[in-house]
Amino acid sequence: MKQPHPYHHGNLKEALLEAALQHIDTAGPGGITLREVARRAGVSHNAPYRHFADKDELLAAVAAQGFERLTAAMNAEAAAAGTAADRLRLTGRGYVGFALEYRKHFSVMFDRPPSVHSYAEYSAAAKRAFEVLMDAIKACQDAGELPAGDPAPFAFTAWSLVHGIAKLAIAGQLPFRTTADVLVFTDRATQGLLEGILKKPASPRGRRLKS
Amino acid sequence: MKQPHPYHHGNLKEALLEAALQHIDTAGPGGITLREVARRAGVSHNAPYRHFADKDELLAAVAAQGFERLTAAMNAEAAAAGTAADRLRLTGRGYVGFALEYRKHFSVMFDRPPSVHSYAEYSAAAKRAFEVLMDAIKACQDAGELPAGDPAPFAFTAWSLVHGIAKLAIAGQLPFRTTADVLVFTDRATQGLLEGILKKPASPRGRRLKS
DNA sequence: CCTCTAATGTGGACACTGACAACATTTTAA
DNA sequence: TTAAAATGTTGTCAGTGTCCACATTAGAGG
Repeated sequence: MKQPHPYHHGNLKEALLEAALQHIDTAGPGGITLREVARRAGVSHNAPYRHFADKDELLAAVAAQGFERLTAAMNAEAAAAGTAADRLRLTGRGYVGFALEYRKHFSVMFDRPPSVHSYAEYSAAAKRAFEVLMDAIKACQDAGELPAGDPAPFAFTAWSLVHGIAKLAIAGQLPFRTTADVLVFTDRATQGLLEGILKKPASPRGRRLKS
Repeated sequence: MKQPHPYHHGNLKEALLEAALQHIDTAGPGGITLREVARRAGVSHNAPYRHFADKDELLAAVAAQGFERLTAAMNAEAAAAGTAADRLRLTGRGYVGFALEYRKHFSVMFDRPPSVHSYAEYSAAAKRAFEVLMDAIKACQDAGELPAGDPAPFAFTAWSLVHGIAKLAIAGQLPFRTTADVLVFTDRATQGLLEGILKKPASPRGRRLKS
């Protein structure tokens, strides 16, 4: 028989994260509250402080989880890709799709002061997500769909484009009603960008390696 | 002689907005508080409720002011433009420059639930800012730098790109240390996008030179 | 010039929050 | 076995958004 309230929870940290994750997409980033999370985990309002220094650290952990899921979402979407260019396009599509499906979570991932980067978990998870994009870019380079050289500038440009689409769509600034419409727009935009930075015969202004 | 405390302030609404605007870029969007704003305006904690239904409405007004300033910033930057393409590039540069200089204010403008659009002031100001971009796009079309047709898709794509750059840079996700570096990156990215969209309709038939 | 009402500002209250301190219980390692 | 470290709890505090009742003033209609 198990008592309803063992004094020590077992692994409260995970339970708190879980509670926060379940709460986040209904309560919103501002609506998430340490005390509510504690309540949902069935502990006192101060228990979380044994596992997270403060609210910021909890939110950083939530954000890190978001990056893990984003990574998975992009990989899943890109799995069906044929060409390298297709893979890049689908990766972007996965990005925007995730952002629109989990808007609040997405917001917690990005709408924080840059100090979040001091949380190792956060930085690591964010980096892993970025690597998905980088790999897609590199594949395009290998396939000759993009000029050789440092892939980072391409990656950051592509990231900026899809991130902007996601953010503006979430903010209701784009004239699309459904997620499907946004995704169609995303496809066209990334397509346009790709053709723009497509390898050119002899452009004097080509992108070059910079130290 | 003027008494220090006339019971009626005169135009408290503007004073409150002013106080909020002065506060916003040091306190941050989350740090802005109705009570603090009231304090700064020298009135009781409840006075703001005679002029704003709730905190959301105050923030919507602050955001609207932000769009006015953004509009001015883009126009100022683009004033020095030579060609139409240059004008578009400078408009984007003005956008990112504004976002980086007034990060917190920028955040209030965009990191709100879509319900902000129900505040007429907000929507109107946001639309005016968007028109600056639309006009630059149209000028490019008139100059043959962009294909004719509905300018909106081009505008939303360009907006997404610069918005993404601004957001990611503010979040500390881009590997640039100074604002100047971000602006250089912005120039290159918009350049790439423009060239991409340019070639879209037809490379063999793209006849836009006409003496 | 006088009211009388609407506009505007005030003080008090309530429920809620993040955070701290002091205390209680349990685990674990010496 | 026992002392120390981990983990949870209750109590408390200042600060917040918002509601309510009340005070003061301005301005319109007589």
